[in-house]
This record gives sequence, C-alpha cells and structure tokens, in this order.
Amino acid sequence: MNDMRLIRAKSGTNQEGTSAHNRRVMIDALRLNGQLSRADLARATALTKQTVSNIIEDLERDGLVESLEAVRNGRGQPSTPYRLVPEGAFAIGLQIDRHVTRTIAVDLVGRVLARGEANLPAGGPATGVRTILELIEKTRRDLTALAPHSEDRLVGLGAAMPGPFGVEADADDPWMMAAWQNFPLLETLAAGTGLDVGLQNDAAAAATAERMVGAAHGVDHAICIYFGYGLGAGLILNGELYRGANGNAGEIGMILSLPRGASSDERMPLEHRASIASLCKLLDLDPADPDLYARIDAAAANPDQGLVRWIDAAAFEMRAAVQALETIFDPQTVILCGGLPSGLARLLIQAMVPLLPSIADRRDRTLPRLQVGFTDPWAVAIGAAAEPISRTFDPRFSAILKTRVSAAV
Amino acid sequence: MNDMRLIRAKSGTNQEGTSAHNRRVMIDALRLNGQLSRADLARATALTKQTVSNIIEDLERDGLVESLEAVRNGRGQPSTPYRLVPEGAFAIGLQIDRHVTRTIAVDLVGRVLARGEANLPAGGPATGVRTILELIEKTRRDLTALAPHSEDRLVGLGAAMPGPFGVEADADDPWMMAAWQNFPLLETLAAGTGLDVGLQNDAAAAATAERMVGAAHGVDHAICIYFGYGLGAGLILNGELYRGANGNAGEIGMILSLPRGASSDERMPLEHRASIASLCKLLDLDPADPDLYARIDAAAANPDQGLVRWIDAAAFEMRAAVQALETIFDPQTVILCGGLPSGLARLLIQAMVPLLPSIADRRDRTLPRLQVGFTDPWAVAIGAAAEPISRTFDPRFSAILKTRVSAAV
DNA sequence: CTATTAAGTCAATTGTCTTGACTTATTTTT
DNA sequence: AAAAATAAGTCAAGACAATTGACTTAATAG
Repeated sequence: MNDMRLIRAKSGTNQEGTSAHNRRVMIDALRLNGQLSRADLARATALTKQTVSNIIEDLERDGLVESLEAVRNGRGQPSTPYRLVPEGAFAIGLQIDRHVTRTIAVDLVGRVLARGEANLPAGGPATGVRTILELIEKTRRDLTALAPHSEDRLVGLGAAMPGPFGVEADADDPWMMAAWQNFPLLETLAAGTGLDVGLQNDAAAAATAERMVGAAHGVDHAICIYFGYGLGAGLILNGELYRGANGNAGEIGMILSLPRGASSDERMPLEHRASIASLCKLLDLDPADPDLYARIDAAAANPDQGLVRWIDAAAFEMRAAVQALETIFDPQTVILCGGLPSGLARLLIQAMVPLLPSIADRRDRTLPRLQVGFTDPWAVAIGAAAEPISRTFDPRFSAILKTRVSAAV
Repeated sequence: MNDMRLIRAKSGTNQEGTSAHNRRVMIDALRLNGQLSRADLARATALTKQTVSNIIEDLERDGLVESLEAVRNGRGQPSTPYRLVPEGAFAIGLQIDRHVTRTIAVDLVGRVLARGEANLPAGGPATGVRTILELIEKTRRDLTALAPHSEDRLVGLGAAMPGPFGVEADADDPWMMAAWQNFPLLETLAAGTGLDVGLQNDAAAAATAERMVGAAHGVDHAICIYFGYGLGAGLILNGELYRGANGNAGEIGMILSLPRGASSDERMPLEHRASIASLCKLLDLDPADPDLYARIDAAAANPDQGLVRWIDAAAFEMRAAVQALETIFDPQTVILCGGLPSGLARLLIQAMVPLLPSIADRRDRTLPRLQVGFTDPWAVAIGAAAEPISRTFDPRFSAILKTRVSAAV
C-alpha cells in the first residue's frame, strides 16, 4: 500500500515500553504513598517481588530512590522502606503572563527551590524573549547554588501561558496575547536553553500543580477551575491531563452564554463576567499594576457596593460552571484555584455555596464537591515546572508505546 | 506497611500485556485501513516485520484475520493484504429505553446481523427482565441461524440505558427510570446469559457506534451529542470513550442553565428545552406511543407555529451546547446523533447553523465542526453491541496493565 | 524453644520482540 | 536479455524483562 494512504494506528510496544512503564509506576506509587517497602511496591503495582527488587535497585543506582531505616511491622522480617530522592530530578517552570513572567525550579517531589520574576515589556516576544531567557538562566544559577549537580538532572523546561493556541488571533484583542501566539516559542526556548520544552495553557499548568503537590494529588478524575486574569479549566481525566486535539481543552472562559437577566439573545464569553480581567474593568484597575493584588485584596477586605455586585455576578456564573463541569465530566472533585488574592477567593467561595444540585450529589462521595486549591500568583509557574517532571516520570499510555522514527506524517 | 493503608498506583505490565496490546493494535490498524499487508502493518504500528508476521499468523489461526490475493504494487515482491474476518467475533447489544427494549447482534466489523424489539411494560425490572432475557435469547438464535459458530465467538453483551447511574433517584421522576437504576442489572444479565456484560448510558453507546462504524471512525477526539428522549454526549477522548469517575460523564441534559429571555434567575435542565421529551410535552404527544416517530416526522414535514417555536428554542440551546463542548474539549469534530426522526433532525440542523464562533474555527481543520451521525432509533442498540467488540479488541491503556488478583482493595 | 509469618534474594526459565542475513518476486535500467 | 534495484516476507539466533519456586533472613506468637 502507498505509504501516504496508510492511516497510522496506535503504535505497538515492546519490552522497552514495559520496562519504562514499570519504572514510572514504581515512582508513582512512591509519590502517592510517601514511602513503601519492596513488598509494598509489589502489592501496589501488581508486579512480582523480584521485578520490584530489580527495578528499585536500578532506580537507586540512578539516584531516584533511596532506602530508609528498616522498620519492624510485626511478625516477619522487617521491611526496608524506600522513598523518592528529592534531588533525583529537577525541572524549570516558566510562566508567561500578560505583564509579567515568572520562573520556578522544582525537584522530583515538587518542592520549590528557586523563583524569579520580571516585568514583561509590552513589546511582545521581540523584546520579551531576551528577558525570559535571562530569567531562566538566573533561576538555573540559583538552583545550582542550592543543588550543585542539578544541571545534570534537569529533565526539562515547562512553559505556561494563556491560551488558546493556534487560533486565528485577533491582533487587537489584548486577551489573546496575539503576538506571542504567532511566535515560535517552543523552538526559541529549546534553542536558548538546550532543554526539552513543553507548553501548557495556564489552567492546565495550575491543574498539573494541583496533581503533583495539591488537592488533586492521587485523584484520577478532577477538574481544576483556574480563576485568573482569564478563566480556564485544567482537566485531569484518568489520571492524566487532557489536552484536546490542539492543546486547547478547558478554555471555558470562552464559552458564550447568556448573561443573567439578559433581555436579548446576545451571548458573551463567560470570562467577561467571571475573571480578574472583568473585575479590573469594573473597578477601573490597571491590570499591569504590580500592586494589583494588594489593591484587590484591600478592596475585598472592605467590599463596596460595586465589588459586592461583581462578586454576586461572578459567583452566579461560577456556580453554573461548577454544576456544568460536574455534569459533563462526572469528576471525583472540582478544585477552584487561580491567581487571585486570597481575600477575594474567600468572598467568591462564600458566594458560591450552596452549590447547585448535580449528579455529583452521591451518597458514596469521598471528596468534597468543591475544594479550594492554590490561590497564589505562583501556582501557574509551579505547574509549569511540574510538567517536565510529570512528562518524565508519571505513568502514561503514550510512554509505553513505541515512538516512530519515520520522518513524514 | 499495613495493606489497608496502601494507595494502589497504576499497575505494572509484562510481556503478556505487551503481546495483548500489540494484537489489539494490529486489529485496530486493519479496522482503520480496511486491508493491509504485513509490511504495511509494520509501518502502521511501528513494530518490526517479524513481529507483525508472528502476530498475524496467530490472528489468522484464531480466525480473526484472513489473507486476500496478493497484489503487485510496483517494484518488489507483491504484498499479501490481510483484513479482519467479519465472522471472527460477535457481540450482542441491548438497549433498555423507557418504553421499549431492543437487541442487536453485530460481528467483528460492526455489521448488524440480527435485531429484536419488544415493548417494555411499565412495571420496571420486575416484569421487564424476563422480556429482556427472552429477547436476547431470540437474537442469539437468529444470529446462530446466520452464523452457525457464532456462540463460540460471542465476546460479550453490551447494555445501554438512560443515565445517570448511581445517583439518588427521585422515584417519581420518569426521566430517571428509577426502578431500573436500583436494580442489579449487570449481575442479572450476566447470570441470565452467561456473557460478560458492560453498561453504558445511551449517549455513550451512540458514541461507541459512531466510533466503530460511523462518523467518528478513526477520529481520536470527538464529541457525540445524543439528541433523544433525553440529551447526552458521548465523549471520545484520546481514542477512547471517557466514562468519568462513576460512568456518568456526558450527561449534558442535566446541565442547569438560564432559559432564553429568562427574567428570573431560575435555571432549568437543558434537556427540558432540547430533547424529544420536551417536544412531546409541547405537542402533547405520548412518549409511549409506538408511532411517536411517525407522528413527529409528519409534524416536521409541515411544521406548525408551535413546532417552529420549539425548533427555534431547541436550536438556540443546541448552538450554545456545541460551542460550549468545543470550547471545553477542543475536539476534532462534533457529531450530532440520536434517536430522532430524520425530518426533525434536518430542521434542527438547519436552525443550528451558522454555528457560534469558537476555538474550533481553525485554519488547519480537516473535519467539519458539526457532522450528522446516526439519527436512527437503533443507533444506541448498535453502540451497545459495539461495546464488547471495542472492549475486547481496541487498544486501551487498561488492557496493557496487569489485573490484580487480590480480593479487597 | 519452636512454629509461623513476612521480606527479600538467587538462579533458572519463559515469553516476546529484535536483529541481520537471507529468499522470493517484481520492476527498472543498461 | 541480463543485471541492478526495490520491496515483501522468512529464518534462526539473540536480547531483554518479567516470572517462578526454592531459599535465606529476621522478626513475633504461642
């Protein structure tokens, strides 16, 4: 058959894939449980004791796990627990936001070791790339100062910025960061840093952070609503972040719906009513103001009538969003996170309860329907940094499959 | 560590998993391409020629694939194409609807070989189960008459019924089919038929049908909106049906939203405005009427003012639903399918275009944003029958992983 | 003190994919 | 017409990773 006409199926696998998967599973089990003996790992992963022993030996040699002191747990030989070595791997996260860029260095267990921040001039990538690459360099130096061999164990760079990606950008729409959308960011960062680079939208990054070290830790079906300058959702489905066909899944801020009390049929994007951007517009705040958070927090401490009305309207939309996402995804929990001042987060959540009835009202629930996750301007950067760790060490279907060497298609 | 405290990670895998996956991948490649030579299969799956040869030999011995006549394709030895043997496997599908139950028998390639239908008395499972088991028996006999050895190659029974499952059922709500929800259906069917039984909601079943033999064939990211008595969506994500934490993902009819022109803040379920049920209510039709479809079709052929208004209102909601699902999932395409008369489907689609702007407006699209899939009362039953085929033969992450033998979790 | 239980190791085995050389069949070039 | 090139497919040996079952070690229970 002509090679061009051939529809590629899912690819096959071999022992290499098996082995790689089992290593990831082992690391996942340790991440979930903190520490486990070899026998525990065998139970957790359904592998045999012998297999676990071999893999653990490998991982220990690679500096990814280490043994702790043996513990007696009743009858039988004491067990030797193993845990992840935090210094076993490092990753750099980069957040590109509208007016600011941030970097974070994390280790294998998700601890933050270094941070950097810089204002992003309005010029877009032309001037911004230089700032960004310098900030990354600085963060790498800071990391090396703390962990001398970190450079040898750097598994990648994770970038996060507002989406959507690859959509016809309206050059005038400040929401879209159009100039950045049309810029070959991945290639530039890869060339400039020598690292493997991944890209997520900010909501996805927040979800990645929640999954590694936050409220979604160990939860296989969770929706993270990211309430920031825009509004998005990070979708954790079957234990993996779902990206959609073009990496734009979860851009819920762009859902068109009728405003409350609308007399016309005019629909408008959800994030025009529920986002920090909408608040800035209402309160006439400058989104580029470095003290924006402090100002909003101050306003939230003593809300005036305008703010109360905004919260009421935003919460109205958010209640609907939570109910809709629960209905669509049937998740174990919904996590509200974002880059919003904690005072505002508190007010918003207060206004969101009680939640609307949904299929999430089940007797067998173990997690609350709505939880609060990271509400911190650094959440996205942390998630960006967590992405290379996840990409490298988390069990994923695609990590089992053979990669094709062929050029075309 | 105490076994009870151990958080189970994803399980590991071994050669058995590898082999099982590669067989599935091979079948998937043949299903997608119709027919492929061994060399083609090697390219499609990224496996070596030798591995493909061994597996194909196995599958041929098992009666799942067969060779065709060799074809010359230019220079080099002519290739021998292989294809799936339709009679290689069979499955039974069962649809339990509010007033009727249907059965379908399909083969490995999704061809329908037998159908059965019966009215479902209002008594619920107490009386209905007998009807159902008899209908399944009859369909199996019909299948055996057509394909004598089908019983030896029956891979399972797929059931489909309206969801949601496991939710506090309001006993009086006829939407919920409460009596069936609280009935141990899977166990009863398994015991009564001796087959492995799977259960999906009707929207998921419709999506399964679209994926095997319909518009979602070979599409890895598709949303199938099922417009039937209720409203639901079947989610095909990464090439697999997504079920959610409790099998209720996609129940979009239960999304609460503001009706158009609502003066109050009163939200109501989407399917109260967009579903056959809502149409019945408006036109004062009896949903249990066996001639319901014909009546609706007749009304659609010559729509009166009431019907026009309903279509207008339903299309208003459906346009929003399509835009929202595109925004949330970033799929390659949205497929509108359902158990609705074709005349009505035509009117509805007409009223839905043009679609609302969304992130699906991309220059690099290959598929239309909205397609029409099966609009046929049998679509759900076909999807139900396709489920065991998919479960048995499609490549899935979970099919690679070891299954745990242990009792408790 | 002995039996029991559990963790963990050893050495041989098994199953599956890979490798590289080879055969076969066809078209293209000389 | 012969030789070269190309592609499909096979053969046999090899590599690799998990499995198996017996074994060792170290603790507690009775």
